[in-house]
Amino acid sequence: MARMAPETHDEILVAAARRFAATGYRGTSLQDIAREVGCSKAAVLYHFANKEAILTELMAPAIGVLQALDERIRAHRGTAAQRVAAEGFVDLAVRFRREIALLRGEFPELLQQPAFAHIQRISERLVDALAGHPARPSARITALVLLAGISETCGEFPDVADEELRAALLALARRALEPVD
Amino acid sequence: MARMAPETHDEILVAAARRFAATGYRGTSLQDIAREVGCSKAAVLYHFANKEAILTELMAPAIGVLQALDERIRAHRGTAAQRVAAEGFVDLAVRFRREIALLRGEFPELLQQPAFAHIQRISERLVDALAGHPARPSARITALVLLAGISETCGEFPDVADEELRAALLALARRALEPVD
DNA sequence: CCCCGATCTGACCGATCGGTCAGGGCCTGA
DNA sequence: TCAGGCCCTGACCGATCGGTCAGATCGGGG
Repeated sequence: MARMAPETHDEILVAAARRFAATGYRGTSLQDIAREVGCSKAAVLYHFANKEAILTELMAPAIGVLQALDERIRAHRGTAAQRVAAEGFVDLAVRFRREIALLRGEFPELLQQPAFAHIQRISERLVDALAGHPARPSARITALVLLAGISETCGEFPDVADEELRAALLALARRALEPVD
Repeated sequence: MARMAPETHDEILVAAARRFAATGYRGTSLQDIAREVGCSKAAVLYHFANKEAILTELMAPAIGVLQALDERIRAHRGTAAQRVAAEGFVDLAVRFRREIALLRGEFPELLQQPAFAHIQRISERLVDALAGHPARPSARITALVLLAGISETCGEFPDVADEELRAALLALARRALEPVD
């Protein structure tokens, strides 16, 4: 062990991130990634069990933070939960906007893969918290529009500073969300 | 001509709509559509030149209304344009939520196909109008989040009445959008 | 020196994709 | 009755997909 420079693993990750961001997960083939790295497709599959393993490793940090946010939300109720959810999700979206952009609208399909099954439940709780527990239909609609809109667009502003984007999104969320009673 | 019942064409359309809504455009094969209709894949391609032709025919009514909205927006300026854009887009999203849901996050790729090239420009003008012409970054961000959020989610409430959904979305838009000056 | 394990390659696999094609029923108008 | 056109089928095409496999290369430790 402890060989010199088998950094191919990481090169594959950054190449995959670029391709996924450009053409989506489904729209990127292992051949595309291999071409970008400059190795064979078989080499990619030597470092990763399969295509999905590349995505899960890319998304792991963001998913970890999402799970932590979920636990923090579940420790609160009502208005407090709503505030924690809004601030936490905006922060997550800004910090991981590159990773989120990789999924480019493939959320629905990707979430149905078993590896991401628990993400589905977490995002449902996020919507509940944002909408507030009484959950009038209009509140649920607002929460879902906000969540989907931020997820879909946060990657479209690569040249806006983190702090500016966070401020804009948070202000939008506060304006949009109806207070829980 | 004037034969009895060549309604296969329409059956293909409704079957395709169901499959696209369930698994997306890319995620639906011609074989899937044929299976749902109960005919051969070749029969599907007898009625439609290719897969894309099915999608364009499904989207034609919504695209027509979108173009009409675009012209109405371009006839106004500033606050008036913003109001026309918000009300017009919400109305369009509610009326055609089934059709919009078909695209399920495949907007970016599909819009790049030549058949939909002009839609790209129309949606850019929509964002401009919603953001207001001064176009501070935060206003653009708000407009984009709103547009993407409504597009992505309007199909998720098939059992909410048109009027209720329209009211909720319009109220959200009014709260979220920053007034032009 | 030689062997071993980590790394990587090219050839190959079965499945599926969108799309083509020749032909076969079957209805209709002449 | 029969020619012709509409509707449709099954077989087939080349391309591409994710993934497998036997073996080549090569550096380091016994």
